[in-house]
Amino acid sequence: MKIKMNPADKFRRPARVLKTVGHPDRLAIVEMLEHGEMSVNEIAEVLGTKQSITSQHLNMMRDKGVLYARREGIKVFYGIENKNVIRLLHCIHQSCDTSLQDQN
Amino acid sequence: MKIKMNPADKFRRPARVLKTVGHPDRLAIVEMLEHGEMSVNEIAEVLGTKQSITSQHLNMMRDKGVLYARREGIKVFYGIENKNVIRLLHCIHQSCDTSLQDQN
DNA sequence: AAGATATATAGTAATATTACTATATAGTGG
DNA sequence: CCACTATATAGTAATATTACTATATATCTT
Repeated sequence: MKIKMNPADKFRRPARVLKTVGHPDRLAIVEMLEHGEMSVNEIAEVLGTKQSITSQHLNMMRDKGVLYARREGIKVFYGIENKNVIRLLHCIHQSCDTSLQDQN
Repeated sequence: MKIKMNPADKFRRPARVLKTVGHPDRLAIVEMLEHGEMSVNEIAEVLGTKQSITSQHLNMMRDKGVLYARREGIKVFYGIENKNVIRLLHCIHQSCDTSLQDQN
C-alpha cells in the first residue's frame, strides 16, 4: 500500500481555516472575540448585519473548529476555539497598517 | 456626507487575501515559491496537477496581488509579490505541527 | 513558415458561497 | 400555557469556485 502524497495534502486543513476566516464579517468577528465571548445579538449589532446572517457565520465557524458556542440561559455566547486564528489576526495587523491588503 | 463604516470594512482586503490562499494547492504554491521563482510547468509537476489548473491558480493569485509573473523566453516564472503571505505561511507552520489544522 | 514547447484561455458542469426572508426552536417569566 | 426574547434553520436566488477538456496563443528553433 503506497499512498500518494501531494505537497498540497498537508495544507488541506490550514487552507480550510484560511478560507473560513477569509470573509470580512468573519474576520471582524474573530477580532471582536479575541478578548472575550459575545452573544449573537451583540455581534450582529456591532457588525451591522442581520441576525440570521450573523448566526450563519458563527455556526459555520463553529463547524470548522474556529469558534465554540456556550449557551447561557436564553443567550448563546461564542468564543474562539482555535487560538491560532488569533495568531493569524496578529499576523495581519502586524504586517504594517496596509498589511496583507496591499502589495509588499 | 457621512460614510457608514462597519467593523468588517477594514477586513475587506485581508479577507480577500486569506480567501485567495485558502486552497491547498495555492498554499502549497506559496510555500514552493517562498525561496525563489518557478515556472508553471515546474509547479504543476511538483503539485501533480494539470497544467491548465495550475495556470489558473497562478493567474488568480497574480490578479489578487499575491504573485507576480515574469516571462523569460518561452517560460513564465512566478514569484511572490505580496511578502505578507510568507508571514502567513510561517504563522501556519509556527502554530505547532498540527497548527491551524487542529483546535487550540 | 513549420514544428515543438510552454502557457493561457474558452467553455462547461458540478458544487459552494452569499445574502436574503420567513419561520422554527429554545429558554424565561408571568 | 402564553408572550417575549434570542438564536437557529429552511428555502431560495444570484453569484462564485472548482476541475475539467479542448483549444488558443506565444516563443523559440530550424
